[in-house]
Amino acid sequence: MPATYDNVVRVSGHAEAPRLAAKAPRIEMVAQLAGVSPITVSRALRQPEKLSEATRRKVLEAVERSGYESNPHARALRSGRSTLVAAFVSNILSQQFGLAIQGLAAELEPEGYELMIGQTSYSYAKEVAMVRSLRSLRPAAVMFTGVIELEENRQALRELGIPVVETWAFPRDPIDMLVGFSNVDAGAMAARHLIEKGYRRLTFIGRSGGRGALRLQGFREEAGRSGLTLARIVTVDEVQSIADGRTALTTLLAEGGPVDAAFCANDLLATGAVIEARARGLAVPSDLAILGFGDNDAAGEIAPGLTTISMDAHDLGRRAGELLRARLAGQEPQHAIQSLPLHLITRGST
Amino acid sequence: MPATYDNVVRVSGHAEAPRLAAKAPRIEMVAQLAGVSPITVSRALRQPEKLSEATRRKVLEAVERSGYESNPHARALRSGRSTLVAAFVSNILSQQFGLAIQGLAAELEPEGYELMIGQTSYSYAKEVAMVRSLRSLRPAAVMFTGVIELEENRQALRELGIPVVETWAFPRDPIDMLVGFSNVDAGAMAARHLIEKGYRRLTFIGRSGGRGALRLQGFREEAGRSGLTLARIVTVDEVQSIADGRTALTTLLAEGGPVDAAFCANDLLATGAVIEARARGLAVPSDLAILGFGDNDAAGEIAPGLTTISMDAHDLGRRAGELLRARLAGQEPQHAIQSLPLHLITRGST
DNA sequence: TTGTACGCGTTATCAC
DNA sequence: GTGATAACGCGTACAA
Repeated sequence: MPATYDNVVRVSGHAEAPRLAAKAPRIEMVAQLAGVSPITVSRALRQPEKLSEATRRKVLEAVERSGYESNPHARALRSGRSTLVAAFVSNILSQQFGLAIQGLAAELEPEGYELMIGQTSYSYAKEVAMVRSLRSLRPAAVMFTGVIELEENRQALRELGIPVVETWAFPRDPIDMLVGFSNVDAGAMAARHLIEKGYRRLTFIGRSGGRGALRLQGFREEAGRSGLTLARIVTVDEVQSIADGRTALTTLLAEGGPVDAAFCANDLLATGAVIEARARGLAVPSDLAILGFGDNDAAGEIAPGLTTISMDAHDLGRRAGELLRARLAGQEPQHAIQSLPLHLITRGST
Repeated sequence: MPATYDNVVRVSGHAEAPRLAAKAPRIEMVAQLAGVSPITVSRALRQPEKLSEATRRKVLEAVERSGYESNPHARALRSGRSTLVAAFVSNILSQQFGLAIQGLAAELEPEGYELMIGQTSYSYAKEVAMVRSLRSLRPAAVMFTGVIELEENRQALRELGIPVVETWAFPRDPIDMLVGFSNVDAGAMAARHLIEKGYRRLTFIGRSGGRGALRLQGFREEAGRSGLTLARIVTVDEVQSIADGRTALTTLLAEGGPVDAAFCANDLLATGAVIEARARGLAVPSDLAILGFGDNDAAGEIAPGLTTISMDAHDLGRRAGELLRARLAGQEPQHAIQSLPLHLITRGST
């Protein structure tokens, strides 16, 4: 059956609608309109404080009237600085990363920066390719939802000479700026909570490398401080969906042996684990307690509600944007290394 | 308590790691290395067929040796073409849009295009601002997860003279290329399913404009063909989370009057509705049937599983990428207007 | 405070 | 098939 056409509503006469000339106006035309030289127009936009009040107003009005926007390529070529900010996420589908990008965009877009987004898919090879492309793209700044592990990439990023913000972890030696949190602390917080609640046979479900490994480390160490050894560890590859959490719990249970509680390195895994546990007739938390990380949208909605460790991802992105903005404005931010607090959100699953 | 440092593992010696010079080499240096003029280097990279075999090999070897990558800003300034592809999504947090972007990236990144992502937040004002910025950014192509409604923006996009793909609807008059599906058909499919199942007092929950209105139209028309009038319509503003679905169902129930089934314009709403219904002690589907759209990750995992209308968003993005690639390679794609099939996925909620 | 002259790195155009 | 020249649109450096 052929598709029915959608009669999409066409709207016209929007207040802010552009009346765009076929060709974008150039600085020269605006200058003529305002009766000044091109460089004065440039200054009105970049260094308005250097112009007299009268000139500035005259020029800005001409800019408004003509709908002028400077050509970012010409600007980048001449000044060596572009308005492109590159953001790299491990997985564009992650809700947490999405929130961080929204926070970043909220800070940077009003300043006239454009956001370029790349997905590294947790792959070194992709990370290498992207860092390489940065050299010729010459973005104004770079943000990663994560930290760079490859030494060569760290070096390459330093040599770019542009502001770099890493996030989502709290390493001793960030490349440049950092808005992170301690994954080791997150793991410890998880262990402490479960132990306080009386659980003793603890397990961990998460990726084997990167932040998963750090959360496991904190989890294991804190358990050790109470004289406990982890009952079991289930490692997973890339986590894309709730289904991966169901699979992971199946693996955990298939391995046999008694288990009280599972700390899942993210809420997608934890949500899947809760759903799978209940589907198998296990009571959560009395048969198996489940603790997540990240406070996803769905975490509070399932039954029982997922106890999880939360971090404000939107705020993380916003702060990263603040740091970049300051640097790009030529200031040195006061707190170039920040760690965000983690919060335990207690719901029914533990 | 101060944050504990994460001892992030540092990796070096990665096979593909870049050995980058501090300053990017320019075309002039490569030309000297190869003993040719700069324009010959340019041709070796852009129109290799115009050079003799020997010259081409000589130049490409020099490119390799120096690690040269052309400056995209200079290239864009001079040629009017960039390697940036702009993609606009209504909401970056949407799983469906994320999948489409992944599909698009999978097609375009291997070809050397960079993806720039903007979020319009369902706002005309933002759409206007973004379209305006495109004029000077001169992207190679543009993709929207949606169709452009503002006549002025449609005109502006046409005048850019670059390939444009619209998606997610099936209008009669796309700006340029289209990989869409019929939202009217989706609504009709929903009504047909619910009516076949025996439900008679049908309601709709969704946004009042755009695709929501189209799905409502199809839903209402198909109900009308069975002599049914919709029992109620609940309109919502921007949908960000499952919680919005819970709120919407609360509104629906508060308005009183008997209701058999609700068609929610997306799965976030539908998932929230199922959860809220059950929280209120309603049996799904016997007290209230709920049908969604989009087949989100969580849709199959809640209890009862959500019956929903699915469309392959990753495939949509991939096809959009294919169309753009063809156009950018100077070919005219055979199927510049495509509609994707919709599938009813029957689970327990209806 | 404003203007003039020039160059950023590349490619279009035309000549050989 | 290859090269010389100029130009893309802007902002730096310096002059007035």
